[in-house]
Amino acid sequence: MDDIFNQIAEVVFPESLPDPNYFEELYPPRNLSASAFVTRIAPSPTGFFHIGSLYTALICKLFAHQSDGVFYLRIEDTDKKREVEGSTNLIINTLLRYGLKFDEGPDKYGRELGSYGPYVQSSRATIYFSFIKNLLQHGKAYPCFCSPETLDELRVKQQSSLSRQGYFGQWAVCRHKTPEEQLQELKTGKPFVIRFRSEGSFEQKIKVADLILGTRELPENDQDFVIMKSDKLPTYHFAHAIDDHLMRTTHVIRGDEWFSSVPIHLQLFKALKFEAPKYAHIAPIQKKVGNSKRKLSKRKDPEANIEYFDAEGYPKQAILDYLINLMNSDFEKWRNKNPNEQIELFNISFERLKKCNGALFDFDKLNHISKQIIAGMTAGDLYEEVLKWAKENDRSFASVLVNNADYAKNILSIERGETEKARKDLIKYSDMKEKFMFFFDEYFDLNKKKKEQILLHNGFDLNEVKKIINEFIESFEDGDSKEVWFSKMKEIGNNYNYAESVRMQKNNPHLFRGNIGDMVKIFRILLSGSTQTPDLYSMIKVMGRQRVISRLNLVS
RNA sequence: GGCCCCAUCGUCUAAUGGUCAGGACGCGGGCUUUUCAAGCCUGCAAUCCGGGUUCAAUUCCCGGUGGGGUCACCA
Repeated sequence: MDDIFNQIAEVVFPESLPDPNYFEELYPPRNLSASAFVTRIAPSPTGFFHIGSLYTALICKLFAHQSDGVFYLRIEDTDKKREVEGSTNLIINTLLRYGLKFDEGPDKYGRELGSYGPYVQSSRATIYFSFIKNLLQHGKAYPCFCSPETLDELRVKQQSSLSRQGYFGQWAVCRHKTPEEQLQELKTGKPFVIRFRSEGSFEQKIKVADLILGTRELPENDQDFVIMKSDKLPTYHFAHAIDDHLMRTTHVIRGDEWFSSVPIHLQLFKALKFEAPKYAHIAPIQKKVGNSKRKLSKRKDPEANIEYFDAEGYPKQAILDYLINLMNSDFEKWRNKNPNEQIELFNISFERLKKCNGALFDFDKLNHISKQIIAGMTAGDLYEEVLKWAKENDRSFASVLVNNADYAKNILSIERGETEKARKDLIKYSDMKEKFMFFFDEYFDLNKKKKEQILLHNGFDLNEVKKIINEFIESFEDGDSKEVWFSKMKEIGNNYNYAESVRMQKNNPHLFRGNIGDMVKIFRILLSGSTQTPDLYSMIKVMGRQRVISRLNLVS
């Protein structure tokens, strides 16, 4: 190797560094079958978990586990300006909460699982240095002393001359300095970055094979892109090449905003003498804004943040099901047949992913899925989930739920049983309070006046209402079956000219003032404050004699 | 602007060189029901535009349009 390059490398990295081969041996190829996928999710700790990251993570995990491979987590914390304290734990917690357990990666306690770590990029400096030093020694990279201001000026100049932008060819000032000049400048202690010396030509096309996009032609990279920033941290491009090679990733599955960087990455893999992984670029989930679409934005769209769905009380499974359905629309058929099956058993494929071209996030669809999932839960499980949600988002509701645990479970059991006709009025856990709060005396605050107002508003005569209620209380027995109870109601209805059934009323409209449904409204109103409630018989059962009578009695 | 990607109901999508272009969500109507939520039945609704190739194009090719991505010491 050239002595002058060696000197440059020594000035940049005076410390003694292991040879790149050391790492090759430290991280040997994985002992997996040839068809196994090694995938990773590699988020940046910016204090925010994007729904798109969850989508990508799910795809990665599914592919890995469907092939008996490995799915791991890597934290890409090379941008210290954007880093937010506590983000790594947020990422880990979110993945685990959504059942995306990773086989390798950092854990909450600062330890790591797996033997291809460290899995946090800021802890991998020695590794990056070793490879960069090697590149420097071979003249494949060089120090660049251009300041950000200089680069801005360059950009302006290129723009006004309608030239292609970037640090390449004749524009790459530092590239053309002699090694001796570079060494001299380095010794002055001036800030610098390390750039890759690109031998590519923009006129040359290269074929890029992508598992989702297919084989495409892209111009070769001719930019002398930065591989090490002035803070000595690697850029994404460089870290990607080193990490995914050394961690033996087989499939890099990531957002399609990376697609146009593939020539850079391929170039890097080649220069480093690494075998390139397979790539799969997926279209992001989008949102319609006016006439155009855009990626879900951290800034503008609350639903871009996974925490939004947790705060709203969406079941995790609903989010997962929704996302998988986006990957492969056959999922909904499969889910219908296998309502309780683990999603891992559903197969996804690149073939199907090819058809996804940036779906618009659809709340209606999510809500529908969510509703089905809640309808499929037992009252006990639902209670636990609602309670868990309330503890984190509505403390006072949580204490009401705790203080009335059995009552709350009974409420949730209404029209929910072995029959498939479960109530479907809850979309998310937070709906329970809104829909069923009237059951709880803590929230039910209809005074006599309000009740009377509602009754009058619905066209009832208050004196008659009192009589009907008295008749009901007299005849009502705790042990009444639904049939017995209902026939008693019909009997009372008869006394006041309410038809026993809609049909009866329709057949002789002039004989009746209304049907049993109209009369029953009285009870709905007094017990709940609303004319729209779950099944009345069940409500009465759940509320219990005491509460029913006291709510009815308020009027007399 | 350069380079790249994409294009089926409002949304997610299925399918094929010949189909009544299918399903799901949403929306409308009906039935059922003690209200509501459901459930069942049913309706409306799409192959971006223009050229080719072909007996036949939504499907293949070209052009246009539209949308998206990317061009940092961010990932």
